[in-house]
Amino acid sequence: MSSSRTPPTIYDVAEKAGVSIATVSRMLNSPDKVGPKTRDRILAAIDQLGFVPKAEARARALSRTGRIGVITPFFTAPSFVQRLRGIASALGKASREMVIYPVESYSQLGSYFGSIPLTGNLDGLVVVSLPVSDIAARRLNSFNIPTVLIEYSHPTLNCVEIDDFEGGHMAAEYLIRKGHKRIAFLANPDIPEYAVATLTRRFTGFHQALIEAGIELPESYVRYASSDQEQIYQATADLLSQAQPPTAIFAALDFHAANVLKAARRLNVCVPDQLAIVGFDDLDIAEYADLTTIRQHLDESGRLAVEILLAHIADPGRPVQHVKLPLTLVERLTA
Amino acid sequence: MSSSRTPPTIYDVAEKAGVSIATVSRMLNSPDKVGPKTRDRILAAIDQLGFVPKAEARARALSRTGRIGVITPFFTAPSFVQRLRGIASALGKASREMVIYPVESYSQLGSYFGSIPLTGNLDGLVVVSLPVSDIAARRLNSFNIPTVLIEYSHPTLNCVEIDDFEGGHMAAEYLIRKGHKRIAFLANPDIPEYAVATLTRRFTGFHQALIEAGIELPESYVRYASSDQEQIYQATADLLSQAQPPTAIFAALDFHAANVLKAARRLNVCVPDQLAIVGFDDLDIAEYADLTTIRQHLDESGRLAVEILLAHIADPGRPVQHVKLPLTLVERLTA
DNA sequence: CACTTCTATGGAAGCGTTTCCATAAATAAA
DNA sequence: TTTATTTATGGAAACGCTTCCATAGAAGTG
Repeated sequence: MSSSRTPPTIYDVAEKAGVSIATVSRMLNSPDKVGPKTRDRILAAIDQLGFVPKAEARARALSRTGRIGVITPFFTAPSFVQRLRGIASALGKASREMVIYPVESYSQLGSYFGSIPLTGNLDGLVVVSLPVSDIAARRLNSFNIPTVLIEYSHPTLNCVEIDDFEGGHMAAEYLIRKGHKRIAFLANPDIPEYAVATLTRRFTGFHQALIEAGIELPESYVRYASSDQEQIYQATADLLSQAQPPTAIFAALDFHAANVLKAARRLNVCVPDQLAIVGFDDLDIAEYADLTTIRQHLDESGRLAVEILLAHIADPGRPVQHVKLPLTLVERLTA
Repeated sequence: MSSSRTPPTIYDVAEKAGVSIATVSRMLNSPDKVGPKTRDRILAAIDQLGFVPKAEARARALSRTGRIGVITPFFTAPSFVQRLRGIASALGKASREMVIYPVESYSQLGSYFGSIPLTGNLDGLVVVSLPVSDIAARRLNSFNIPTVLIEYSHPTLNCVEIDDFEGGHMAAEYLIRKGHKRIAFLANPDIPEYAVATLTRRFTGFHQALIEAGIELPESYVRYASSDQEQIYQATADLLSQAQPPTAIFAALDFHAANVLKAARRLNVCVPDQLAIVGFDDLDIAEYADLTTIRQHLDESGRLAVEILLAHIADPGRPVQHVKLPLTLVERLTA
């Protein structure tokens, strides 16, 4: 029966083994520097006591924590989760702990950047899909906190970027190649202030492709609807009830695309014959709905970010790295 | 321009303010015990230096960390995410950090229980939807790690349980009340070894309700299909191609329910007229698919777990608590 | 005004490790 | 054998903070 006392310390082990704490510590960190007999005795003591070195104490003495902070929007959206998954997996392999700092508001984000990096005693920081101000970046740099940004770019910090422009471009190109000339755009208007201008870039890329192909984009073809079934239905209905309705819709978010599809069904519009739909992100809902979409390698982005981060922790001198992750078009049934 | 030196310590502040470190510390932890003039001077010094107390050092001296560990299956499934969300939110409000330990395999789970509680120096632990062995429970208890289990029960640990039996029962009752007499059951067979026997309980409750209503459950009405669109389609098709096909299907997982719905469409079976479908969990996909389902208060479960945990951290003497969270039936379009 | 009670402060001991330095013992080289 | 190396070990400082204890001075009491 293990005692219900406080956990044993290195002193207990040392005493039990009849050596000094220094030797125990050495045994723990570089076993080959300890005599075999002593080693065995210490090992035995450790086992008997069920000793486990305390991370905090270790961290203080070592001045590194084995802990990586992850600042992320409140993770309800699957796309964040996917990224986190990638991060978690990579971190686990490197046997680092992951501390999550969910962000719910812009001011909270600010205060995080103010305090976390120092107070949290983290070895490094991953920031997911969140804008980083110059001030924050300067703080991070001046306190030497290795940092990697995902889906946002800052010149003085490492970044894993998504080529949203290219993604929008791809979507449009694909639709154009399929013969569409009347292509609409749908996205979320209420980008929370603290998030990233991703959608705008997707739109720009999309628009650019149309221009290159000499295709008009009437203002009435650009719609915004919040993440709400009914609103998206309304937007779709509006779009389709025009005199010259679009034959394709590029929804800059899978959630929207899925609901456009649903709306189309409700309106008895046949997909993809009468209406093609392309989404963005390749969430699980996209698979469920058989959505043609632009796939982001979400978990890959997380994994990559961690890799870069660890490299920079190991070698702080390393120059800032900016990586752009490629996108793929996943062809399913809606376009 | 902030210096790029190492972060200032309490000593720097003390020196700059011309006081002892004790006073600075006191000022930080109980400002009212420090004279107003001194306070101002210290405050000024802190501001100038941009001093932030280091968490590790603090933790060691305080022997608490402000950090809560969360052991959870690798969070890809939305239901886990929802729970985490609840946990994160509650933790944030209590200004505790959340350290995530994703579990990918059974052996990993074991080793976590072996090491995390001690090495991680956590104030407490939340275990999400994972079985805890007696050995692990004993460890946790003997090392005095306050712990709360979600969706699993152990006599010596705090638990937030889900009444899966009741959920299955509700689903069946609802269907029976709607006049169905031929009701099938569909679930996932490949419960990963490290997860919880949730589905079995859902089935038992379901079955019990049928028995109470004097309704037969032919063996051919009980199907298992892995989380794969095609398999679920196959299972559904099999189910419906029987001589006496069921008029309703209770899928113990929303994912399955959603895909049954999809299969029904493909098979030209009208839902809910020819086939009623009830799911379980109320994931976002359930809303998208307009699924009638049994709702778990997933984020509530997380929030509650944290509450219990914090209470037990504050007062370790408190007796073990077992809470059962209620379920609700959400009536949508599929049944 | 002498004496007690607070209050603000500093000194110093811990918290549990790591690690540098010194020393004693063991081994190798001469 | 004597001296030079190497190896195993212990002592002790350091990491940055909290907190107990002691003290000096301020405030309050009769």
